[in-house]
This record gives sequence, C-alpha cells and structure tokens, in this order.
Amino acid sequence: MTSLEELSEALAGPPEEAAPRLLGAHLVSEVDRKTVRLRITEVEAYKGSDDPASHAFGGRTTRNESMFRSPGTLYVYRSYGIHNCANTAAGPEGIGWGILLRGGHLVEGEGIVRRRRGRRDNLTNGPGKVCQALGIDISHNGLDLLQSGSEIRLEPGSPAELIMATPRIGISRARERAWRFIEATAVSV
DNA sequence: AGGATGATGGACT
DNA sequence: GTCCATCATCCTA
Repeated sequence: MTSLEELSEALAGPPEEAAPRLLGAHLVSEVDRKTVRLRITEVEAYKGSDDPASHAFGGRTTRNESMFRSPGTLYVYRSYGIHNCANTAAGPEGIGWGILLRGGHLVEGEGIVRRRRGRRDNLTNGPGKVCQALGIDISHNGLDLLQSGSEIRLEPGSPAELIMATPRIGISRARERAWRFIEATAVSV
C-alpha cells in the first residue's frame, strides 16, 4: 500500500483479503510525545458473526463495539487480564470484522521500546508486546487509525514481497481457517 | 529448543 | 466458576 487511499480501500473489504494487504504498512505511535514506527509483518483476520473465533461472533457488545465501527477504527481489548491487544476494524460499518495486529519490525524508536518493554530482544513479536511497545492501552480504544492526526495511526509502507498464511494462534475454534498472515523471508537452501 | 505454569481481569454460562 | 485472539520465567534435555 503506497497511499492512504489504498490502505483505506483495503480495509473496506473482507478481513481475510484486507489482512495480507496490511503487511508492510506502518503502525505509528506518538504516545507520550515519543515516536515509534512499526512495519507490520504479522496479522490475523477475524470475521465477526461468520467466525466462531471472533470476539464479535455473538454480536455487538460494549467490549467489541469499536470493531463494528468504520474500517480503520482501533479496537483494543485486555487479554488474559494482563496484556492489551490491538485490532483495526475492517469491512462495512456495523458488521464486526477486524484484523489483529500481531507483530512487526521496528523502523523507529527502538530505544523507547526497549525502555517500555524492559528488555533488548523480542520487542514486537506478539500482540501484547506490540501494544506495550507502542504504549497502546484501553484508553486508545475507538480512535481512528486512518486520521493523520491520531496518536496511533496507520500509514502506507512497502508491501510484503512474500506472504504466508497459517492457522491463527491461541484459538480453539475455526482452526481450519488459515487467516494468520505473515511476511515470509526467502531462505537460501 | 521446547514444554509447563502462573499472573490476572473481564465476558459469559 | 470457566474460558480465554498472551507472555515471561522456570524447568528438562
């Protein structure tokens, strides 16, 4: 996605099509007046009422409400009582489709992130880690990731060269759907 | 390198 | 009370 229009057009579609197109886009945080920029390399699609693994499977609630809003709305939830996880709403308004932002590669702000995470390695390989690294918490739930003035936002980046689809992580239902998308790297044999 | 486990809050039966 | 869209740490090898 080389433009913001392309990004929002991708997010307007079904999540299993939008998710791989999100790989390579940037997730930018300006929390605490510090800039952290992540190139997204791992995502998962969740398809609302059509998807038993989705938080929105049972319909709209106060918790999952922001996933039902316009594509690009940030949905943050607390996981296992400890971590936060970030999604972007996808598809038409009112339908509850979304994409979980699971991991990426730091482009900017690695020093900030090392402080926030309290370690040097494994900074952003996991959804809870991404939120801690970018300072995302429940207070950011519902903000617009496609607005250039947002404290947390999506920006165009360089599309992934090679994409791999696998089952989603940590779910017990709908395991057969290969809706986790990661940027694969070519490996010499 | 890989398996088990505890922390901990909210949604749901 | 039970089930998680998780993670760091503590084992065993």
